[in-house]
Amino acid sequence: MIPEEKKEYYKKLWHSASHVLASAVKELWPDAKLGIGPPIKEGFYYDFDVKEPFTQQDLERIEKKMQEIIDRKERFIRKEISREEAEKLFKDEPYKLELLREIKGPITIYQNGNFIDLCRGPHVDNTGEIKAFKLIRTAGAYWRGSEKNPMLQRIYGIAFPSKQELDAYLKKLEELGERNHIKLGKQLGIFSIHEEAPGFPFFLPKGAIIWDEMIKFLKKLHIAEGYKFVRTPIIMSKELWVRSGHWDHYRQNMYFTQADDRMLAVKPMNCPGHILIYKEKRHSYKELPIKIAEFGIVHRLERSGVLYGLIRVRKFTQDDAHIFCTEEQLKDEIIKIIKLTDKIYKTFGFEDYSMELSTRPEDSMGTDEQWEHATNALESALKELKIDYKINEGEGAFYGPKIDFHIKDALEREWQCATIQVDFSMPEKFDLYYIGPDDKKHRPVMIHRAILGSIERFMGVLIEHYGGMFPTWLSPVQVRVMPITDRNLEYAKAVLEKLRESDIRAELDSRKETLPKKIREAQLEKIPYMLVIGDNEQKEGSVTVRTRKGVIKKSVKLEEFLSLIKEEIESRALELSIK
RNA sequence: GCCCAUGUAGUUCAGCGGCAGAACGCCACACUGGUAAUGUGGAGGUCCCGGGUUCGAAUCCCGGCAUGGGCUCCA
Repeated sequence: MIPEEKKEYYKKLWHSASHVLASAVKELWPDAKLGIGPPIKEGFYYDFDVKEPFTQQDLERIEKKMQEIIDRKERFIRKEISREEAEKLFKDEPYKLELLREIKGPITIYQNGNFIDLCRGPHVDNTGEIKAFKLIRTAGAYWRGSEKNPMLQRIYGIAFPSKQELDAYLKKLEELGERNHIKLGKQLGIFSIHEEAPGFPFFLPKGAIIWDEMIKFLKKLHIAEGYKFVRTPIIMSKELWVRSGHWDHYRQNMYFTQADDRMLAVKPMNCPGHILIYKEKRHSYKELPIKIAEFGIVHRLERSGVLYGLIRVRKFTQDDAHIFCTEEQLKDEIIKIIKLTDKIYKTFGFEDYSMELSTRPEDSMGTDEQWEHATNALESALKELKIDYKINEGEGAFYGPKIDFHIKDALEREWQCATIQVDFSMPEKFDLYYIGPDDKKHRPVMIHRAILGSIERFMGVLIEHYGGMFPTWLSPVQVRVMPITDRNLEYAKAVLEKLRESDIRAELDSRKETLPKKIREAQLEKIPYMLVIGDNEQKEGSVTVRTRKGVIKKSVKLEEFLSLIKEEIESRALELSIK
């Protein structure tokens, strides 16, 4: 959205705008204590400790005051000062003093008008450079992100060097709202969320069709790669989770239940179940790698405040698999997973994704040596494929390091989906082994991997990515047949029958409504193809095709249309074949 | 979990102390129609739940639940 080469300037502009915001708030609420006010990916914010949260009216007042400061064209003046001076200067700003204590190098401040902030900079020359800005929203935010700290009031805003850019940005925001998966999901009858089941979305008939198509596609590719599909129970004994380490590290996110005086846990992950299957028999090195896959339903007790549509839920279905292999096979297996992921993402239309490598967190199990080994395997796979990646120190799972894939949707927002996690500790905890060529027991390595991550989340991302216009292979209704009058009904039914014989999801709109109305409704439902059937078509045994993009092709032979759409569905094409 | 906002017909929303409203959808009737809304009529409500203030509460106050925007965590 913001061009790469301009980013530096925008960062400066936004940072400056956040100072203007703070100046305005300080003028209006002299008692407000300042938190921090950085530029972010899009825009800026500033945190304030105030007695009352800001209201919408407050925002308008602040905007007016900011405009005054901008009109004054106040210069941003940088100064380097001593620690003593700084402590004196910020003696009434407890949060600034806290920051000050952590600064090692030289202390710099920026001043515009009477407002002074502890700041590394850089800034634009003067406040007048902010030609257009808007305060977007307020939110509560903990000081330094920790709920142990007091909650401050955050104001988010955006600024641009021209009014046009601001308008374009606001328009984009509006568009984004139109593509919101919750809104579209409801409009299109894909899923629903009920008060009675917070965090547990319902999939409606149309959503279920999309779901099944996704699964069918994934299954086919996985089977070709040697994965074996299983189904494991959702509830298993507590002891299993104690042994796996989830009890120690993940208990606060798990659901528990009880039966026969025994404590049971609802699985938050599928690995222990798959491990039990692995352990059912002895394995030879010749069998490895063993790939156990499952569309596994997991429940995680997420905190109520974080739930969001399909993106963040309490029950979700992972396209999960566990690969049991030797250390030597590790790198190749990781490479295969990366390639499979790439293929799947491209089919769904995600060309652009980034990868991140996460290393050992504080709350973790296993030895330093195991962690190093596992991390190296992931890193060398990435290097061999010449993939750029970012390192997230300390962000790994408690049982091992991981690679995460972040896909970008049509609106350039990033979502974490695939994950590949190497695990040396679980095989040890469960005493897994295989018999090597030396006729001795050896410890296998385990890879946890998911490609869509959560089917629910991925479907949410897909809805937004496509803006509700699913490619034909995923569309719940692929064709709607629309007779113009009752005279054409019989022929329309014959067309419908033909389509259905070819397993095309077709519907007949035989209502006594006008054609424009039928078309309008099919458009709103984003049905890829509409077949208009009138006297002309009936006479020549053809159909008139209208696509949801508004392209009209008259008198197409039914057979021709059939072969086009069949090929389109078969190849899982992203674009409609009639353009 | 915490801060803020929101919760009214199937849907989108207006009303904000004094008779429960609109549009779309739904049902009925008429219209047999050519590429984004044919016309007329009708039915449809626990105003999220519980308590309080008031002669009177959808509206004001308190508590709860849910959803959304954030904080934190993560798929």
